[in-house]
Amino acid sequence: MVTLKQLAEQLNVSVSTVSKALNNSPEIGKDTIQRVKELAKHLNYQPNKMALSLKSNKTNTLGVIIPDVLNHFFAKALYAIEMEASKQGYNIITCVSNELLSKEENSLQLLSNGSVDGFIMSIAEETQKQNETDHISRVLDRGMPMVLFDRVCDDLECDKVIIDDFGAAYEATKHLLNEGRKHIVLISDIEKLSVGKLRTNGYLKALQEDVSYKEEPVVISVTKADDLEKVVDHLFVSNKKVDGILSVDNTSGVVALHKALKRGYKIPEKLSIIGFSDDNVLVFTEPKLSTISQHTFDIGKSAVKLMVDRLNQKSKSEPVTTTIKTKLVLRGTTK
Amino acid sequence: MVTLKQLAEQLNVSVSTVSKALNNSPEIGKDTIQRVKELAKHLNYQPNKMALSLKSNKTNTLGVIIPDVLNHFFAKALYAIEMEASKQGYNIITCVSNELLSKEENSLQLLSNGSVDGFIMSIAEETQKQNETDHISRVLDRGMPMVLFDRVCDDLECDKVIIDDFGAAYEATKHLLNEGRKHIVLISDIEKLSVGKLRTNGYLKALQEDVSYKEEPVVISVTKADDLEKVVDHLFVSNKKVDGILSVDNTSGVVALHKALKRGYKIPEKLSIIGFSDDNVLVFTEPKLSTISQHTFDIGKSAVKLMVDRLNQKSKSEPVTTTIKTKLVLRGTTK
DNA sequence: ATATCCATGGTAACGCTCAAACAATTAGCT
DNA sequence: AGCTAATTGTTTGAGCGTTACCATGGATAT
Repeated sequence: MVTLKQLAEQLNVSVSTVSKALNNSPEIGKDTIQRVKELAKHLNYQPNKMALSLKSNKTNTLGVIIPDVLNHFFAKALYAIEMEASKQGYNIITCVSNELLSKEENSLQLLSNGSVDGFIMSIAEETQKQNETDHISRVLDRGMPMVLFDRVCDDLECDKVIIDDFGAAYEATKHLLNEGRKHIVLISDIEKLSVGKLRTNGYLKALQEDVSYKEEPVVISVTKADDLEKVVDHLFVSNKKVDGILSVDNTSGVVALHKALKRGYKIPEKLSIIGFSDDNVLVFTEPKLSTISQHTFDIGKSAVKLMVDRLNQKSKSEPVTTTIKTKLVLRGTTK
Repeated sequence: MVTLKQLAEQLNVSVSTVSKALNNSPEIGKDTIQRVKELAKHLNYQPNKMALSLKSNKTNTLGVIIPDVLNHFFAKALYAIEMEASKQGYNIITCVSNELLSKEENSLQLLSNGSVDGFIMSIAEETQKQNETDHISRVLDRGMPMVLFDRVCDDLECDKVIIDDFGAAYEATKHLLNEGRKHIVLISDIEKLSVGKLRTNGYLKALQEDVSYKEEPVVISVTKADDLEKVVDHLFVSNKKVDGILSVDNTSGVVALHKALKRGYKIPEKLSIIGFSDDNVLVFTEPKLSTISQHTFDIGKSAVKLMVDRLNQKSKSEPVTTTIKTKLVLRGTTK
C-alpha cells in the first residue's frame, strides 16, 4: 500500500502538504495540488482505512447480525441493508447468530471494539425465548447506536423497524372470513417469536370479533424438531372441515398448498390459503399463493436509514420506531 | 471506549506497563499484572481494533463478494464462510455485486484500502460474460490474497474452490441413460456462466459417448428476461417425447417437476428429473427431487481454509485449486 | 563499589489530519 | 523609499490507541 509519506518523499514536500492537497485544502497552491493528485492517481494511492478510523473514531462500517441467512426473509433484508449501506458509503460486517444467544453475545462483544459505528440486528430465537437482553443493553449503554428490525424487544431503548404483524394477520383473517370461510386454521413455525405471537393474536382477534364465527380457533404450532410436512398434512385428517389456512411463516403456506392439492382440495373454491412468504416461492406454486407481502426490502433500507440518521445527529434524541406497511396480495389461492 | 491510557491513569502506572501486563509480559510483576487485569475486566476494556490493525497491518477481516444473496447457493456459501471465518477468528465484510461488473470493481476498490486481509469471491455474471478481469488482476498484483469459488476464471493466478461441474453433469446424464431414457433434455438458466457451460458439456459428452443414443441433444437455455415457468412448460409441448430432464441450475428442476406433474406425467415411471438444487427446495416437491448435491457448506469452508493458509504462510507458493466432490442423490424423481 | 537483576517508564512508529508556526512574498502606509 | 501588516504556501508537531524496543532506577548479589 502506498502512503502519504511515500508520495511526500517523491514530491519533496511534507506529508501534511500532501494530505491537504488531496483534500483540496485552500491553503495549498494550485499547482502543488495538481502535482500531488497526479502522482497519487498514478500510484493508485488509497487512504488507509485503519488510520482514518483511528483518527476520526469513525469506521463507516455497520455490524449486521441476523439469525439465519438461509431464511429468505433475512437474506433479502441483508441484501437491502447491503445495498442501502453501500449507497450511503458504509460497509457492513455480517454475523450470523444462527438463532443462538451465545453467538449473538459473542458477535456483539467482538465488534464492540471499534470495528463498527453501530449495529443493525434481528434477535435470535434463543434470545427471544430466554428473554435475555443484557448483552444488548450493555452495547446500548456504551452509547453504540443500534437498530433492531423484525424481531425486536420492546424493553430496549433503541430504534426499531417492524411491520404491523398483528394488523397484517388480522386483515388476512378478516379476508378469509369475508370469503365466508367457517373453519380457519393458523399454521406457524414461529410461535416462540415475538412476531409469531403478534400474528397469532391478530388471527385470534379477527375470529373473536366475528359473531357469526362459531368454531374454536385452531393454532398449529410447528417446532424445529417436527416434520413440517407431516404436521401440515396431518391437519387435513384431524381437521376435515378446514376451508381456510393462514400461514404466518415463510414456508408452511407453500407446503400446505402442495399437500392440499395432493389430497384433491379444490383451491380456491373449497379452500383458501394465505401465506406470509416472499415472492420467491411463487415459482414453486400453482395456483400462485396469496400472501401478505412484508416489503422486506423496505425494512432493510429503513433500518440503514435510521442508523445513518442516528450516526449523523449531533444531540441525542428519542428512539424511533418505523412501521413498514404490509400488503395483502391476493393471487390464486384465495377467492 | 476505555483505553490503555485511562487504565494507566487510574492505576498510576505507565501505558506501556498496562499494555505489557495485559499481554502477560514476564517483564511485569505478578501483582501488577493482577491489578491491571482486574481493572481491565471491571471496566470492560477492549483493545481498539483500528489501532491494532494500523500497528500490525493485519485486520483479521475478510472481504466476501458474492453475486447474489437471494440465490440459495450463495446464501449457503456465505453462511459457511461466516461460520468458518468466525471459528478462525476472522470477521467478514460482505458485498453483493448483484451480478454487476461495476459493483464488483467498486467493492474490490473500496476494500483494497487496508480494510481486509484478503478476498473470497465468486465472479459476477456480467464480469464472466464480458470476460473482464483487470480489476481482479489489479488486486492480485498488489499482493492481496484472493480465493475464488464456484464461478472462477482460469486465467487468474489465485486459489480456487470449485466442484467438478463437468463430471457431475456427466454422471447425472449417465444415470438417466442407464435408466433407459431416450429423450433427455437439459435446462439451464446459467448457460452464460463458466459453471453452466461445463455442466452442459458434461451432459453433451455423456450423450455422445452412448452409441445407442440416437437423439440430438436438447439444451434449453433460459435467460433472466424469459419467463422461466413458461419456457419450461413449453418444453413439454415442443418436445413431447421427453423422458429425462437434467436441470443444471437451482430452480428449473423444481419448476419442471411441478409443470410435468400438472400435465399428468407419471414420475419417475415416464419421466425422470434431476436437479442441481440444494436440499432446501425439497420441502416444496412431491415426489422429492433427485439432485446433484454440491456440498455448498464445504465449498465455503474450504475457501476460508485456503485463505487462512495463505495468510499464515511466510513464503509465496503456487496457487491451489480445491475441488469439492459432488454427490448424485437419488430420490423420488428418478427410477 | 561494581555487576546483575527486576520492575517499570519513555519513546517511536503505524498512516493520517489538524492546529499552529513559520518563511516568503505582496500590499499598505507614512 | 522604508517599515509594518497582511497574504500565501509550506512545514512542524501533536495525537488517535497500540506495541516493541531501549532506557532508567532501585534492590540484591558479588
